Amino acid sequence: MNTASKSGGDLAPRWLTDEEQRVWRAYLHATTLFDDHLDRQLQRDAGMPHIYYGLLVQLSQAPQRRLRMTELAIDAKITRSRLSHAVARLEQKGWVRREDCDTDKRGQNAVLTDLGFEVLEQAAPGHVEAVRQAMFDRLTPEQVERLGEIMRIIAEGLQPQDSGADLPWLR
Amino acid sequence: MNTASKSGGDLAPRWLTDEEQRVWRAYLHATTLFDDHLDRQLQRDAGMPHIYYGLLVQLSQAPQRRLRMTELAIDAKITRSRLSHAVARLEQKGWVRREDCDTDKRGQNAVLTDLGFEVLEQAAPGHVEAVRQAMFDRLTPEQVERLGEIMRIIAEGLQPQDSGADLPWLR
DNA sequence: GGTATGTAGTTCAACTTTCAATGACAGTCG
DNA sequence: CGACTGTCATTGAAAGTTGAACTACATACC
Repeated sequence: MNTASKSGGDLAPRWLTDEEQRVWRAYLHATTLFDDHLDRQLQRDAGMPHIYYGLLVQLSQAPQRRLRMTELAIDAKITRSRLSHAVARLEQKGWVRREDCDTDKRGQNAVLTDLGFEVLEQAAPGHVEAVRQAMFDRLTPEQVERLGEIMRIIAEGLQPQDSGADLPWLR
Repeated sequence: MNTASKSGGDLAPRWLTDEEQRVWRAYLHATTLFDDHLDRQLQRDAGMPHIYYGLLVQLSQAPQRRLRMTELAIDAKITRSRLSHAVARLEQKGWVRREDCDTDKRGQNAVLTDLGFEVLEQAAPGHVEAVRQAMFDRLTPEQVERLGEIMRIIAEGLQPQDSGADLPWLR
């Protein structure tokens, strides 16, 4: 009768301490600015949002530069639906092509085109530079290491999440 | 003749090391999952996306629970345009109201309504709990401190950003 | 005052994301 | 085989975001 339920405890909520609040705001502040910054950088230099760039990267590193839609969705941490729309857009830009899957007639492979690869090659240096300038150039090696540890811990806790309908990371 | 220009160096790009790549992926992974998680949590429990919640919080903490549009945009790190749309939505939900500014006839104040405040009061515990579970419950006090330092550094570097047109943080 | 320039906020169109519904195929079990 | 159930991927509509264009007011300067 007194256990806190899944979300929204029944009794006094455990508010954040002042220190925690400061950290939380710094986190929100930094991640928001960073994400916007990268989105604008890529939109300007490569004509696509950050997420689309990430899709091309995943494809470029996959064997045959191709991936099943669901796999790509899982790797990129987005829903299948979102991926469908995104690939449609990338396809119409000529950067990705769809192919039927041999072994499963429901399946589709997203394939990086040569043009897509070129676009990626052109965009990559500027993007890496932006990431470097905003993050790695400003942190000590120790801080980078800590950041990695912390981010892995947070990601871990979020992985096997609740009962959503179309969450691709629910294998 | 050999200095790298603003973005996209002219010579060999400084690629990320393996370690840096791992950290970068962990960062992307964690922030993506976290953001999606909070968005879904708030959409489910309070019927609004994370950013809108943030707006209500800012308003609730302002004197008179009201803020000039531009100030709110700066605090929330979003463009004026996005804020206009957001406030329109919040207004139609009855959580925020617009008022003309006394001293500047161009100006508008966004005012948190009583209903808006109630909604916020109801949503806050669940939201804080979600943040706590995903972040603060999983990190040691030392890690929290490090995270704060790191995020402040990153945010700092992104603040006085380039020549955008409508970026509200260009005071 | 009158002109030029800057600022506050909104609007429009194009684009992206979400959520629920759908179609098509795969795997299981009687 | 035939019915069930699950999975793969897409679709359509509603919601949210973006960037540029726009209106209205403010400020500065002659």
